[in-house]
Amino acid sequence: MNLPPDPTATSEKTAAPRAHSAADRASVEERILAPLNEAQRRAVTTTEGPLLVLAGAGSGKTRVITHRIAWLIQHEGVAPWNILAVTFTNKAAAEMRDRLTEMIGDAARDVAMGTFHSLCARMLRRDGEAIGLPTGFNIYDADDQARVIKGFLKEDDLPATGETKPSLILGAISRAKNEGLSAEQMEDRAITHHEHLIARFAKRYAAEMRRLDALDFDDLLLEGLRLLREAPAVADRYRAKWHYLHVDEYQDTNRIQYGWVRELAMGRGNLCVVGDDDQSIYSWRGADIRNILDFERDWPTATIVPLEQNYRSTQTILDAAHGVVSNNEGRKAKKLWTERSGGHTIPVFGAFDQEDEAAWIVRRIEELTSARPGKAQEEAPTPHALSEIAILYRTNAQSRAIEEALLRAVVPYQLIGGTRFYQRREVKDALAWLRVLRNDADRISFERIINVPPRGIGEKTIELLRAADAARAEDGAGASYGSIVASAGTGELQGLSPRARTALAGVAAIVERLRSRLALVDLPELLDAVYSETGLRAHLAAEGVEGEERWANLLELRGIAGRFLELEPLDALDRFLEETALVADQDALEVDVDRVTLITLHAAKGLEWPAVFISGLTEGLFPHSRALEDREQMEEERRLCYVGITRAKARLYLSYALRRSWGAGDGAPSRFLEEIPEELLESANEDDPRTGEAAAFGRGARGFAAARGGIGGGGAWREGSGDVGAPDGSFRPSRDLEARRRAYGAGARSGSLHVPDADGIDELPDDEDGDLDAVRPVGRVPAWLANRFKGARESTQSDAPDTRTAQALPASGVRRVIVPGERTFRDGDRVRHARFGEGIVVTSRLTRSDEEVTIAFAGVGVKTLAASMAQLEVIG
DNA sequence: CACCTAGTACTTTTT
DNA sequence: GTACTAGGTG
Repeated sequence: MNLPPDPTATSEKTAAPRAHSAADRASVEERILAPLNEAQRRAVTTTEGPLLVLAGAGSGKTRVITHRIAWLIQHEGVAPWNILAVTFTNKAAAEMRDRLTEMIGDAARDVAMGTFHSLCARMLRRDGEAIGLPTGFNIYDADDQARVIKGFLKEDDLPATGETKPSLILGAISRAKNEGLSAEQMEDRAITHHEHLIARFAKRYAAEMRRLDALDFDDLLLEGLRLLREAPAVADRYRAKWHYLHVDEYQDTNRIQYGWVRELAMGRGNLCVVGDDDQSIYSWRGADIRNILDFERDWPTATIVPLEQNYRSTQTILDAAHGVVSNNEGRKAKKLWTERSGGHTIPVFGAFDQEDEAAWIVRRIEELTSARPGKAQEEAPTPHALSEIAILYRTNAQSRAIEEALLRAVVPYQLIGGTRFYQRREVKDALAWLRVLRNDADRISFERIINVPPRGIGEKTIELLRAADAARAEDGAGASYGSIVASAGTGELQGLSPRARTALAGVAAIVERLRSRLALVDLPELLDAVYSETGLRAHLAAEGVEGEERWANLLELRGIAGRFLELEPLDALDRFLEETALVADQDALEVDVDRVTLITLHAAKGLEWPAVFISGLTEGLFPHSRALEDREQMEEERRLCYVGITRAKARLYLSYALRRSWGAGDGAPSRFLEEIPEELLESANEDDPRTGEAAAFGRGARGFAAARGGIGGGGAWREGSGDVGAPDGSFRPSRDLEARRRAYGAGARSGSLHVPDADGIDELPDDEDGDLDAVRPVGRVPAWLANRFKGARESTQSDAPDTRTAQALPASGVRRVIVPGERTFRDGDRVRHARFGEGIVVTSRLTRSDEEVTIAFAGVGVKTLAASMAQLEVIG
């Protein structure tokens, strides 16, 4: 792999490539400017001084930055290493570099690019000593942070729930940090009891992080800023290095990031920021829309270039987006336009529940991806590739129902976000081993791996170690946690069982052995050593199928580590740990793979697809319930909706489910639906006999509002139309989603790292565990339909088991209807299974919508099967 | 000390 | 629907 150079390196370079002759310059102008419109050209050629590019969605923002950089290099003669571009994700940086390479060749390699977090991390690694920061710090993610806080809670004997829930405490600390407040300032400002509590935690947290030699995501930015402010020599070096600064997605920068950029831009003032206030969706993480709204005030000489021509979407889609976002008050008035007039109207589907909604989406996808003979030409566009389709939703939890439907229909997909590769337990364990090797003070990582694989070190032992560590901290003794582990192993710590002592000595020995190789072997080799020396490998080998899966992930990690071979071992380690800590969800997105993309609205920012589904448009979900009472938050939800809609190039589909499975009860159709001009929408509910239009769709008293009244209260639409958009009948219990993902190769949870090839899609897994029945996408009737069936059955007074089979029901392949709350198998029943032969029911357990039967089969062993799936015949 | 089970509490978005 | 905890057992 060709690794871009470290953007923070400040070594001297030779002369910049430059077009010398007038003819050369003319051809450069032609090449770089020709594809651009007037406004884009202005943005590209305005190279000196502050520049704000107000780039509406799809207006060629990335193109402007790329061409601007090319222009600087080839027309203005600026050296590539004098240019910095800050992007929102590493993926965006990589893409920009690729495009730039196409334009200007190898010189693109030397342009500095990265995210705020990665740039700060590099600078701190290199120069942190100038502000008293140890450069061997580890980077802590939310999980690591939570472990730190949980430690405090344990010391204080406080619950990790309610108002002392770690994520809440951390959220409050983070918010304060992003406002630039120190823990001490928090304490000074605290008024309520709770604020004092949080402030005290903040103080402790800061002190502990220092002791742990760790920086969290906020710290990277804060310390990065402090470095520029408090180490003038260092700051000057970077100012001398980067003459031209670019910031992409500027609307989502926070005050700290802004301060950091401003420090760098001081002097030359060549700062180009590109953003769209309508797409500001990260205020909850400190992004400050004032950065964009007040840019002119902060930089009075700034040039402002609005880009309002959209090259992505049809007019219909833009009008829909505008209809929504124009309801916001705090925005710079603007309206995008496009030459692509007209466009497909936007189908809106009101589903009964999430399954129903997902089934509808899958049907539309099947339409999109298959040619439809028999229809008129304009009705039958060329089929779409799966990779041209994305399904967007507000919360990660919503992906589940959609995944189920896609799995059932055997439609390959890639899921972005959710449980990420680097968050998987075994991957984090392996990385924690590396972090321990890197930094002896990293107690959190130590505690993570000290008993991985299990070696008899439990909570009690860890508590003793922590007490010893805390005691030394109070003495002001600088001993690292690692040295405490080591000394405990040699017998210096009282109160340990001999067994624990031996185990600790073992850990210390492993650490020492591995560390001795640290600077000598390359990263994949080091990981191999970690896997074998620690016993991880042997442990997973003994863990069956799940162990195999985990082991595969560890091999994957080793593969990723191979990207750093060209670096010195220690640099490679730092770089690897940094990149694994700072990967963005979006970085996992694969573009060259033919799969439907499932992604949150947030993560979809900056991306585009020919066909986009936005699902879950119900009040309380989207807009989210936490925004309902707060105007500012509501406006952000609206911007999020705007972002979602403008991801679509040609086709947009909207849907909502009136009944939600958890928590907040039933949802009314989202207000955003009402904000889209009606003539742009078309109902996808075709089966209401009363109105001839969508049952749950329309305007005014008869429309969305009627749908609101309809559900739960015995409203008209449900009775009148029967089962609106009845599910296609196939359904399976949601257990073991992970196993089925694997079976279909459908969803590496973190994309590029781990996606099996698409060819495996039609293969069913071996049935070693007897769970084939739970894997195969056989149909089952949804519980609400089954209930209805139950009523019918009772009225016939029939108890014959046959009536529980489902010939009469629409679903194909149904084996057995499970009536909620009723077991159909008793302990001791003799049953026959198509593959396993005869067996005896050991136990049976009811789940929400199914029955789990555990059966002992002669010669096969004990299997647990889903009654709705397994073809079980009672024989005695 | 590890493992299992049952019960409980909570459920946005992410670098 | 899950993530965590408490409490019991081996």
